[in-house]
Amino acid sequence: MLDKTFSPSEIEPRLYAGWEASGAFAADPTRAAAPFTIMIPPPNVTGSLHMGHALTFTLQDALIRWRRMQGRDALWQPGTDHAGIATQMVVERLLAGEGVDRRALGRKKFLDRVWQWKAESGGTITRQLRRLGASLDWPRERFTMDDGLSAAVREVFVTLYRQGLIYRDRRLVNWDPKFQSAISDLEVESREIKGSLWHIRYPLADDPARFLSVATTRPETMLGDTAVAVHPDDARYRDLIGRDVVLPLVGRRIPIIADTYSDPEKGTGAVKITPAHDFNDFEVGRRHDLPMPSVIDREGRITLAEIAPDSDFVQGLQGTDRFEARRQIVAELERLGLLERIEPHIHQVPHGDRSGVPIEPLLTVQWYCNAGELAKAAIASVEDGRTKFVPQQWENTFFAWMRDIQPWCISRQLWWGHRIPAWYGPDGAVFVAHSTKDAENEAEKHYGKPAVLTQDEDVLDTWFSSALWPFSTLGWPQRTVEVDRYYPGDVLVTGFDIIFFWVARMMMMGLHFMGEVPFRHVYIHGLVRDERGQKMSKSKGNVMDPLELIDRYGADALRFTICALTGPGRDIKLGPSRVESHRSFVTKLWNAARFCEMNAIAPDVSFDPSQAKLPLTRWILAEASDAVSAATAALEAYRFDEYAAACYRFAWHVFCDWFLELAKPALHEAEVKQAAAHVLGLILRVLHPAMPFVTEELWDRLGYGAPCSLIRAAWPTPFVVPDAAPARSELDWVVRLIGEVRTVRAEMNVPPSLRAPVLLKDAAPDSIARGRRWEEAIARLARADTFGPLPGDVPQGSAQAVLDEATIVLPLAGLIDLAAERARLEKEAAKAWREAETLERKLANVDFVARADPEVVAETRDRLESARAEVARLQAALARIG
RNA sequence: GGGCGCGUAGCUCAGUGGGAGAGCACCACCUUGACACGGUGGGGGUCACUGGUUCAAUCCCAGUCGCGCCCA
Repeated sequence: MLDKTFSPSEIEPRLYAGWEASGAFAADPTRAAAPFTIMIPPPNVTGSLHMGHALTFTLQDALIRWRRMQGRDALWQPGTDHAGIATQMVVERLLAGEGVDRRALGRKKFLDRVWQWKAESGGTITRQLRRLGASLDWPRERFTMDDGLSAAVREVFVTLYRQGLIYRDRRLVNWDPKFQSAISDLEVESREIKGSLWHIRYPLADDPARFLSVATTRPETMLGDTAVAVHPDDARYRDLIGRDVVLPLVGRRIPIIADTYSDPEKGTGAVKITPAHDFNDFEVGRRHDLPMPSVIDREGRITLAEIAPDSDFVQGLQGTDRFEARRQIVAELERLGLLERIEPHIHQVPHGDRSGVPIEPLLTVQWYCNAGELAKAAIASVEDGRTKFVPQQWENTFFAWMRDIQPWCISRQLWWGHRIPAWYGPDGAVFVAHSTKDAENEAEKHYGKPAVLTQDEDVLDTWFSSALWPFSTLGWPQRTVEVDRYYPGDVLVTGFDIIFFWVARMMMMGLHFMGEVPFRHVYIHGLVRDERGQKMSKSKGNVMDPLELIDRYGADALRFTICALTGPGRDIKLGPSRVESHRSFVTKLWNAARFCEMNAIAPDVSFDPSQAKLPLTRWILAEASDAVSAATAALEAYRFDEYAAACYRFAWHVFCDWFLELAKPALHEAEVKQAAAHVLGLILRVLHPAMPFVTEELWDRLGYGAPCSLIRAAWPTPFVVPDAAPARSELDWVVRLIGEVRTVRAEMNVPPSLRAPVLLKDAAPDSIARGRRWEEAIARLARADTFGPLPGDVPQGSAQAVLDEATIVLPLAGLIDLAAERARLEKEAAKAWREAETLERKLANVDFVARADPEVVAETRDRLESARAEVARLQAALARIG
C-alpha cells in the first residue's frame, strides 16, 4: 500500500542506485538498435551544480530517457574539462593557505598537487548530477586531461601544425596581468568605468610654440607612442600631416599621420598611437609601418627596455605599476603645463572575467590556430542544414561570429593543461611532434646529429581539448567501435552564451578531423533567472541552490518545473514558489495512483485497447492516445513546455478530474479497471523523462514491471480506439451537462449539500437516453436527486441553462433568488446576442461571403444559427420566469 | 552605432490571418469515502502605441515607445 504522502527523499537515492547498478544508463554498441548520442558540453571540474546546470541537464536527461524508451541505443557521455585557469587558481589558493608559492614548489610538484586536488574534489559536480536523476553513462566518464584525450590533443596539434593551420606569431593578445597569461577574447568582458579623458599637448618638433592636443584615457601608454593620427579629411590638422611632434616627457620625435581610424568627433580629433598596447593602434601601426615598443610588462608594470629614454622622470617609472605610473605621468604633465584639461569620461574597459583586473593588450609570441580557415566548413554545414539550430534564429549569432572569427590564440602561460607539443633546438628551430622522442628524432634529422631540446613551457587553451570532446571521448584517434557508432551525435544542448565556445569549436574540429558535423541539432535554451527575472549572482544574493530545491520539493518537482517553463528562446524565471506549485502535480499523480491501488486497479497485459466496448473506456483511451501523440510531438520539437503541459492536462484534467470520477461507480467492471490501469501506465511512461523518480516508484509498486524497469519500458505510441468519435461525443455531452448544472448551482448559491432534480426540457430522445446512461454520475457530480425529461411546464422558481437543443431545468423553488436568476439569464442572453450580432454583421458583408474561404463562411453560418438558437432558448427561459 | 529578442489576465507565459487561452495568484462555496500540495464555480485582458496590407489583424508589413541581451 502506498503511503498517504509521497516522500521523494526516501525513494530517490534507492531508485538511482538501482538504475545505475542494473546498467540502465549504459550505451551498448553491440545492440542492433539505432544509436542516440548526446555529448554534454563538459562542465568545469572545479564547478558545483548551479541552476544553469540543473536546467541543461534536466532537458538533456529528458531527451535521453525518452529516446532510450523509444528503443534507441542511448549514449549520454559524461565528464568534465580541466579548466586550466580556474583549476590552477583553486590549487594556488590552497597552496597560498599553506604559505607556498607555485613557483617555489616547481612545475612537477605543483601538477602532482593539482591531480591530488582533482582526485579529492574534482568529482563534486558528477556526484551532484546524480541527485538530479541524470542518467549519464558513468563508466564512460572522461576528463580532458586523461591519457586518451591528451593523445587526441597532441594528434590534432601536430596535424594542424603540419597543415599550416597552427603557427607561432607575434601579435597583440589579451594579457591578464593577474594570471600572467594570455586569455581568449571570449574570456574578456568590458566593464563600464568612470575614468577621465586627459587632453595632452604634444609640441610640434619644428615649431615648439605650437601644440597638437591629443585626448587619451590611458596617459601611461604615451611612453610607447609612435605616432599621432588625425583624420585625412580633418581641415584642422591637414597642414600637420607628415610633420613630427615631440613626445612629452620622453622627448622622442614621432610623426603625425593621416588615418581614418581617428574620429574627428571624438576628443580633439587627434589620437595618440601606441601600437603595442591597444588593438586599434596596433592595426594603425601595421598600416603605417610604425615601431611597436612595449612599455608595460607582463605584470602590468612600466618597462623601459624598448624605449631607452634619457629623462630622469621617465627612468624613475621603471617597474612602477601601470596605474601608479598613470598618476605620476599626469602629475608631471600638469607640472610642465602640458595638460590642457581633464574631462570626466565613462568608457568601456576590458577586464578578465575570472581575474577581474583590467586586461593589458601585450605584444607577445603565441601559438595561433587559423580559425578563419576551419570556420569555413562549419559555416557551410549550418548553411546547408547538416547542423540545425533550434530555435533557428541562433544561426544568425553563429554566422555573425564565425564569419568574423579572429586567429585563435591557443597558448596559455599556465602549468595546468596540455603542454604544447613543440620543442626548440639550441638555435631556436621548432620541432612539433607527438612525443619528446619523436621531436628528438626530427631534430637529429634536421641537425645531422643529436641535439638538446627544450619543450615549450606553455599549455593549450582548455577549449582546444573541449573542442575535441565529441570524438576524443569515444577513443579517437584510435578507430574504436564507439567512434564509428556514436559520431556524429544527435543533439548538443546548451545555452546561447556557449555558442562561441563549445558549439563553434566542436564544429570546427569535428568537421576537420572527422569529416562530419559533431551533432545534427544544436538546441539552445535560455538562462535561469530568479523569480523577478534578475540574473542570479552572488553579489545580488539571489542565487538558488538546485540541491536545496531538490531537498525541499524533490527532484521530480524541480525537473517538471524546468520542463514546464522551458519555452523556445526564452530565459526561465525560477524560484521556490514555482517549484512548489509544480510539486502539486507530483502529489496529484501519487494520489491518483494510490486511488487506483486501493481499488485493485492493476496492470493486465491481456487487455487490448482495440477491443474496448464501453463508451467511458473508449473515450479515455482515445484521449490517452491523443496525449501520447501530443507529448511525443512536443519532445520531437524540443518543446519541453508543451510536453509538460500535455502531460499535465491529460493526467490531471482528463484522467483524474473526469475519468476517475466517472469510473468510480463502475470500478467493479473488469474493462474499466483494465482501462484505468492501462491509461495510468501510459501516464507513467510518458511522464518518466520529466519526473523519473515518482513514475518509476509507482510503476514498480503497482506491478507494471520489475524494480527499476520503467526506465527501460517502451515509449508508448498512439493507437486506434474503436468508435472513438461517438464515445467522445457522449462523454463530451455528459461533461458539459454536469458543468452547466454546477455553474448554475454555484452562481445561485445552492449549497452542495442540497440535492435537486436535473430535468431536460425539449430534449431529443437521444439526449434523454444518454442522460439515463449517466444518471449515477449526474447524481453524484451534479448533485442531482433525479434526472429525466421535464414532465409538463417549467415549475415556478426554477433555474435554467441551455445545453444544445435542450434546456436544463433545476426546480429550486424558494431556494433561489428569482431576481438573481433573471440577471444571470439576461447576462447569458446578452452574451449570446452579442455573439450573434457580430456574426450577422460579418455575413452581411458581401466581400466576406464572396472572398473568404467557403469553409469559414459555412462555419460562420453554423455559429450564427446556434447563437440565435441559444438566444431564443434563453429568452424563453426568461419569459418563463416572468 | 550594428544585430537579435521581447511587450497578451495581478504574476509567469502559450497561441493563431477568421470564436482571446493555460498555470499560478485572487474571490466564493465545499472537511464528498485518492488527494486541502484537494474539489467545484467565478471575476479579470482597447493582445504596448500608430499607420499600412487584407473581406477580416492580437497574429503579416512599416514606424514609434519601453525592456532585455549580444557585438562594436
